[in-house]
Amino acid sequence: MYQIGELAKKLSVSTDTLRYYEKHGLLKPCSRTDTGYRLYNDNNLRSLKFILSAKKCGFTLKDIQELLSIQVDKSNHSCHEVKSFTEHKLHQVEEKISELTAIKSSLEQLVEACGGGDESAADCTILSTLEGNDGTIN
Amino acid sequence: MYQIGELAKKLSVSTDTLRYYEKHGLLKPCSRTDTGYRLYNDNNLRSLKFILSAKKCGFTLKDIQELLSIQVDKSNHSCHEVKSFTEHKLHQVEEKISELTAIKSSLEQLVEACGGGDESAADCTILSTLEGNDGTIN
DNA sequence: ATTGACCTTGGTCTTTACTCTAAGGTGTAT
DNA sequence: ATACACCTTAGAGTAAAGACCAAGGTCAAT
Repeated sequence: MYQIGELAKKLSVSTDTLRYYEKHGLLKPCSRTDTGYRLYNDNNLRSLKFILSAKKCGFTLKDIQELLSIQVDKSNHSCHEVKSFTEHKLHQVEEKISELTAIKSSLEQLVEACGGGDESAADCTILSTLEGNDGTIN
Repeated sequence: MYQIGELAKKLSVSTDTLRYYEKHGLLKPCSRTDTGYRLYNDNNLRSLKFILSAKKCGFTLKDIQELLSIQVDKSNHSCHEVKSFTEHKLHQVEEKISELTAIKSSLEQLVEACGGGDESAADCTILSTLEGNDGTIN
């Protein structure tokens, strides 16, 4: 059994974070002391590891709530369901990447076209492109 | 001279957005009518275009504030300054992309390893990976 | 004179995932 | 007994970029 501070240290999160997870239905301590201190067991530890790995994989806390509700009642959910969920997430991530990639290439164009010398910015191609005096972007 | 609604329609933003930009020092209408209506001129129109192109390029509004302060006083800033600023932004975007790419490959691993059949999720490899019963990720 | 479209301000709400603060109780060591 | 680290709660604050709402003023046309 761990107190909140021990569990927090074990997996390098803050106690605030653990209380936040509890409040949002992600991780409920298995019991409390007479004086109200939260107590966590090894199941709680495993759940927290689950939450942290899922976060690393790009799931939001809301996603993780859903995953946990499937996980605690695995037999009433299909493998297919979990896979679809994951694929959906993958698509979201891919979309964000392609948005950012478009942004990246705009920025690269700006950087490449710019001499970047010590002269005044009056003729800076980056500024003039953004001003729209030039059709390069848009 | 445009009223706020006309300018908004011209560049497809909301009037709320224009008031927001004003409040945050990005776009000040050149004047007001006697009755307090905001009035914008063609310079304002150009500024707004600048803001919107910069946004498209991935600059935040805070970045854009800085770019605008350079732009209105070009002669006292160097081209080099603008280019560095842009390069810095580019690096940030690249970093985000690589984070997301790492996440993407984690998700791909999960998806690939999972059969995704209609059977119960009890043996779903996605769940067991997240539970850490398996060293694939982490 | 009244509709309807436009404008004003000031304010709250949204999303995500915490972080921090205040005011106080608990546990242990000296 | 008192210092110190730990814990509790409720509630507010943060970033980003607006969206939305209420109560009311304005303007043009009918």
